[in-house]
Amino acid sequence: MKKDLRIIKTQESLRHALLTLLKSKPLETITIAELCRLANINRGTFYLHYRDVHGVFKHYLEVIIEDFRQSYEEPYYKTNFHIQNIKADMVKIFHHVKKYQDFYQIIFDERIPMTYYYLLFDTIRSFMKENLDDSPWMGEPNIKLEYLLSYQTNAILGILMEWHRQEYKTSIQELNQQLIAILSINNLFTRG
Amino acid sequence: MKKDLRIIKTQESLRHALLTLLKSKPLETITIAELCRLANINRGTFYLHYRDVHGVFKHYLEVIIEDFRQSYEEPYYKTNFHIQNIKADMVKIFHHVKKYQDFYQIIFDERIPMTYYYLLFDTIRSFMKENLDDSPWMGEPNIKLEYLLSYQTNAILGILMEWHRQEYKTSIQELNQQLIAILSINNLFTRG
DNA sequence: ATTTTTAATGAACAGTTGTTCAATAAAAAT
DNA sequence: ATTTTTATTGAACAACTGTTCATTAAAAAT
Repeated sequence: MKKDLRIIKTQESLRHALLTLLKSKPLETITIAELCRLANINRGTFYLHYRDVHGVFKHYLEVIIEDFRQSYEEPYYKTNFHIQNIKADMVKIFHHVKKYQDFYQIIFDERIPMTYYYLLFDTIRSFMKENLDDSPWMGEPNIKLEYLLSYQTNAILGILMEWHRQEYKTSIQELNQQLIAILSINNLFTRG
Repeated sequence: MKKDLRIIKTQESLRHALLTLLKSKPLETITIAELCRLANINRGTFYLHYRDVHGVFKHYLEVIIEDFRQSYEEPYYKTNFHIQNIKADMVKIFHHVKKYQDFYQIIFDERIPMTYYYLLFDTIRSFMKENLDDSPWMGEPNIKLEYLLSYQTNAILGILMEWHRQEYKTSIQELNQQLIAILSINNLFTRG
């Protein structure tokens, strides 16, 4: 019932080769042919496992997302103040991105397809969804959760995008302060 | 000092051919070769004007963005209530996307590179930046505008993404109501 | 109207892509 | 240990890519 050893070997070779190539050239310039040459895998075999180079990369991303999920689920002391819980959650996100900075640099690259962005989006969005249950405005009748979730999720991704553009120079502490400041400013949003 | 007529003719042929092909197949599957065949342009000539098929598409997008800019700049009666001004601005964005729905369906496709997303992002972000001057929290000392702008811009793009995922079935009025509701909910954000 | 400049063409090249198929080799099942 | 199943290989194919270069044709400048 286990997976054929050859399959594992082939896929690992390809993934390893991709990592090696990524050290010297951008993802978008890596061809299937050169990947196979380096991995000592027949090019025909490649297509038995992946459709394109992105398929190989995506596998890595799935591992990273899994790690993300685990570190996010880790319990912490939840206060009754929603903003403090938010804060604790966001710190986790920032730490995760920092941890895999090399990958996120690729994901946010303008030549890369939206797939990866959406993968990250959906992950964070599912986190948000869980948190929503403990939130104070769950009673709101005339609000579609879908829009609220996508709004808030993508807002956070906006912070990450800006972080990326500033080449990850902003510290996590600083990032956190900014987020808090933004949230309290939006508090004034409707009054101004 | 004017541009050579041949250049204009060639580029127009290619753009027109792209539009035709887009009616029957997704952007990502259109090859340079077939585009040139349809446009009656030598493939070598193509490379004198564009690097890839996306280059041709991007030209269209630039025209669309220009139209966006113009419709956004149109004056309207600004109230003293920031949220009402926001509302009027957002309606413009929604209308624009609806107007060019066929294009935005492509731009938000997961196979498409992030470039287009960023182009839209930067456009909306520049609108936001203008508006920021009249906003009540400009005095805030310890906040970096860059992060605030990216946060708010991408939040709006989150709404657009959700709209896209729901196949643009939500009406603009409904969309607007949702946005207002979200903004007032975020008002509670820090208190909960 | 003629000359000059510049764009478009066609042909050719090595390399990549995606697919098929018979032959081989390696793992799994007995 | 032998058989059965399944993955990998290598070769071949047509089509696409990105580039070069001499030739042709069409605009622009005079």
